[in-house]
Amino acid sequence: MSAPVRVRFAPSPTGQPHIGNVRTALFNWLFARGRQGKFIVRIEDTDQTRLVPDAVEGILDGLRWLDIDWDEGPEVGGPYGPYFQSERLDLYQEAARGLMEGGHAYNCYCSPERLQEMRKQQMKEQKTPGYDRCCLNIPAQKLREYKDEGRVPVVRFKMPDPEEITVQDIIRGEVSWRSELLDDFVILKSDGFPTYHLANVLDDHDMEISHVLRAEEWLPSTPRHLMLYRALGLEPPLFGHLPMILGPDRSKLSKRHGATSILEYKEMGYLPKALTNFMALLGWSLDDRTEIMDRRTLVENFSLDRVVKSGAIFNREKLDWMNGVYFRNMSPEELTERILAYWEEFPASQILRPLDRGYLMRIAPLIQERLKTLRDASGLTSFFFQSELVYEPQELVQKGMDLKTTSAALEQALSTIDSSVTFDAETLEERLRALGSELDLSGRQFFGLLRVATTGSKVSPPLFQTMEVLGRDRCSHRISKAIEALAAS
RNA sequence: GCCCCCAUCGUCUAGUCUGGUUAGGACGCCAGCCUUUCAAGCUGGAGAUCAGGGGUUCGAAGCCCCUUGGGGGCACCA
Repeated sequence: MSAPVRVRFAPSPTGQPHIGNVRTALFNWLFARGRQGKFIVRIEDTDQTRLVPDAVEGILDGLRWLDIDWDEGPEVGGPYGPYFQSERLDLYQEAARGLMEGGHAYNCYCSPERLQEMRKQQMKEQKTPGYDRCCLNIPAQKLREYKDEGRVPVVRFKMPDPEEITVQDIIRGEVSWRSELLDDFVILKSDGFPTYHLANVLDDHDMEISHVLRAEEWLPSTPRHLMLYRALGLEPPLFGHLPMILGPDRSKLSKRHGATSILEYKEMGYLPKALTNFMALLGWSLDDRTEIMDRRTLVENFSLDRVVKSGAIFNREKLDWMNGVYFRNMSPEELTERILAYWEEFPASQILRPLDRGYLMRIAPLIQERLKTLRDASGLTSFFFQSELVYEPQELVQKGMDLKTTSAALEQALSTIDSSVTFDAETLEERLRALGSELDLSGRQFFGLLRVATTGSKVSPPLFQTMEVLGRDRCSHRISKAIEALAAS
């Protein structure tokens, strides 16, 4: 009988979350959902100097967009709150006091300048930088001086005597460190706020977190956390260090790798389902072939023993492909709604407003298998919304044709279109094909010409369906204009 | 500099625990088919001496050792 699964995503509101952060959240979420566990969001806002306004909102919006819901945390609350560390300061201060009383921590009055100088010196001597325990035993006299000067101390954790510290990492197996290589790190800052180490350890315990699943960059701080748990007399949770998401140069993902905020992926036109499917595959796999998976499949099959150890480069081209797969698997209705919602949020200048759902409903199927991102939709459909096209005469004239034959073909097509009783793709194809062979033009020539005349471009959705959606009047008008453009050239 | 982690096609990965088919799949790339364009789809192809070197073994991508390479960490940041 094991304890219930309780995992958390603990972002720091110092900016917008990127793919790496969110992938960590996703793995935690998948793990919780697959094991009837709880997924908790905790905001680690202990650095007052780096707080970014609206960062919390951005983080939560990102999670919401991807349908990663949390059982406890901001907005929803929960029995282990508050879920903002800035609202739990007394807990940390009390714990720090307890550690000091138990001889596991001490006050340090060293100035930032001295510490910096010390590190500089250590680096120069090619030694591992670390606190020199200058304040471990401060003489009473000195202590009085510090207090008279009004100096405010930090609290440092006192590393115990040399020993081997070992963690059984769920993903990496056994990892050990020598404690003497770790220094007396700060647990409580002079502003009364805890550092990450203290707050994280205390909260994970208080919130009864069962598994700490975090990025590999935290692996080196795990021995410190283990030491803290022991000094505090607390049972540590299980740890699993997830592989990192790397930039194209294989280094840690950062601002300089370009578009990193998760909400930018929304703006770039990716579908949340496609993006989560893709992220799930960054460091995890179901088997040797399954790639397209819905939420349920992901939740039911996700397991930590299939998470790889090595970092993964984020590959946009494959995401584009996968996004396209999701478009193709959609119903035309859903596709229409998606495009509509996207244009609503990110208006495109080429698209006529107000948006007409019925019209778009007829257009959407024509671009469905051509779409990679929602952002592409406006470029692919703009000619449906423009009232007048601009023609390049040389684009109208097809290979093996000239101005005269082009004009003549357009005249003929115009009368065919105008005289056609019905105006649907099937009829149009039948009649225009007949006309094409009558004019002794290849499909490439004749339909290419009509395509440019009706859509203004050499590339478009299938011609006859496109014409049907455009309607007789518009097609007729556009072809006349094309004839005029030819005449004027 | 010190500590830790990692290492299979360009990229994401399967296979490693429990040595034994031409090392499998996907993206991308190339070619062909389909075709009114672009896509999509279908078929085929190129692409990994499993980082390198030593062992162990009848047999090593897999087990052991060494080396190299890459990454992460060493703050009153998380």
